[in-house]
Amino acid sequence: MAKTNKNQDTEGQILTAAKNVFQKKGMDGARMQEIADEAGINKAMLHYYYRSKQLLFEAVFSNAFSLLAPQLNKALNDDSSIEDKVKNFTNNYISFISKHPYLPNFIIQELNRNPKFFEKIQQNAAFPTLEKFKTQVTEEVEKGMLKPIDGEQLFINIISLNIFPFVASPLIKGILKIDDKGFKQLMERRKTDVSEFIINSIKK
Amino acid sequence: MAKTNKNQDTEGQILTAAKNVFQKKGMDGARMQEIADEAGINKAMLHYYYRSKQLLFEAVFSNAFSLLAPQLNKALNDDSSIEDKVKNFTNNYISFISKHPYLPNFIIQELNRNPKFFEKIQQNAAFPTLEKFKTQVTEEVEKGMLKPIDGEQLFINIISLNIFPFVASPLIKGILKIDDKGFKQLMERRKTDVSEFIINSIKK
DNA sequence: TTATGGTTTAACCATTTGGTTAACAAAGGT
DNA sequence: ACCTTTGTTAACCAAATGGTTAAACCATAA
Repeated sequence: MAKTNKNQDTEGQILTAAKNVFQKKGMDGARMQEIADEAGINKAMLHYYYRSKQLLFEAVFSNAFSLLAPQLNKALNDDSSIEDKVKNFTNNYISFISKHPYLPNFIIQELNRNPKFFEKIQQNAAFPTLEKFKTQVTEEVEKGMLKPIDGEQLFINIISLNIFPFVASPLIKGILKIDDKGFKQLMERRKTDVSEFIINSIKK
Repeated sequence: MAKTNKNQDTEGQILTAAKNVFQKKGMDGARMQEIADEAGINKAMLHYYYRSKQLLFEAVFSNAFSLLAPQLNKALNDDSSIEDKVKNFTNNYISFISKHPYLPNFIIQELNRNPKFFEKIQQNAAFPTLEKFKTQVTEEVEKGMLKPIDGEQLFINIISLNIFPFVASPLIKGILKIDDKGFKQLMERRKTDVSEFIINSIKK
């Protein structure tokens, strides 16, 4: 829509501020005033552009999911072998998340809070689909390239190994007695360790 | 309801109600009135027994963590081999969580919200320690029982594979297009699949 | 029976919070 | 210039919310 903006892009500033606050504090913990402060504007502007907290939140959530979904989709549906998919996804995903540390926890938390969100984002064009990956796993198992494994279980294993450490980072830092720096190093090592771990398990 | 009993564990009723509400809605989303309603008592009683929302929440959180920590600790520090530890933990943990589905997400979410909680629960007697597990992994690697692997990474892998599917269950249900029943069946299969997957990867 | 002390309740309070309003400022078009 | 549309602000509002209070309740000891 062609709004004649005095200020360059207030709508975008709001979205950025809302992203920061919502991802850090969640829907319930976030305050409209804090978002306005972070954006450096009046609170009424939030309602002018997004009508309600709920709608602003949905815009942020939708944006976040649109950032994450293609990562998954690309990794699942390109033309490489399962082995290469594992390697590429592990490497790329850990790099990606290091740049967006709040993202996975935000998505997971809010999906738990309100599973109805799923229906909304399932219409998202880039919503990840598992069909190709599953048939590919079956094929490679039949060809003898992989040990017998169910595609769904393998998929769960891959995302668990890659995503969970970021979601549970406070717990892991506590048990391993490491700080932010140590955690980063650990995740860096996982870029290779995790794919080795998976490949070791499934390759014949 | 029989009001004739004087303090027949009102405190416990409150704690149970608070657990239900906090685990479902989180600290920020929970309402004191809802906890009171769920406990079937007056809102003022919450403050009479626990002084504030914060303190009531901490009681619930501490309780939850005390339920989860021994599971981890027992699995890490008994005298069985790494292979048996993987098998036992995977089997036991998935059974345990099926009975407490909100637990892992609750712990993880609130630890992310306020990392300072960690200091409080670290004093917990049963707080999981990794020392024995790490030296045991090193030993078994040296003896040639296991392929070379870092104990910390193996630990992260084990808990990721076991915990993440429960934390991300809405996401997994969505992508795999399954309902609650299908999810339960999937997790049931994981009791053996996950330990096989891990053992496959690390056993020489 | 009555005094006592912990327990329970209804009513109340101060503050926070999402949301609205009305007036004002800045462009854009004619 | 003038009017219309869009953008922005300060002040305001009603509802919700965590927390408090003062009185009532009730089992038990004296």
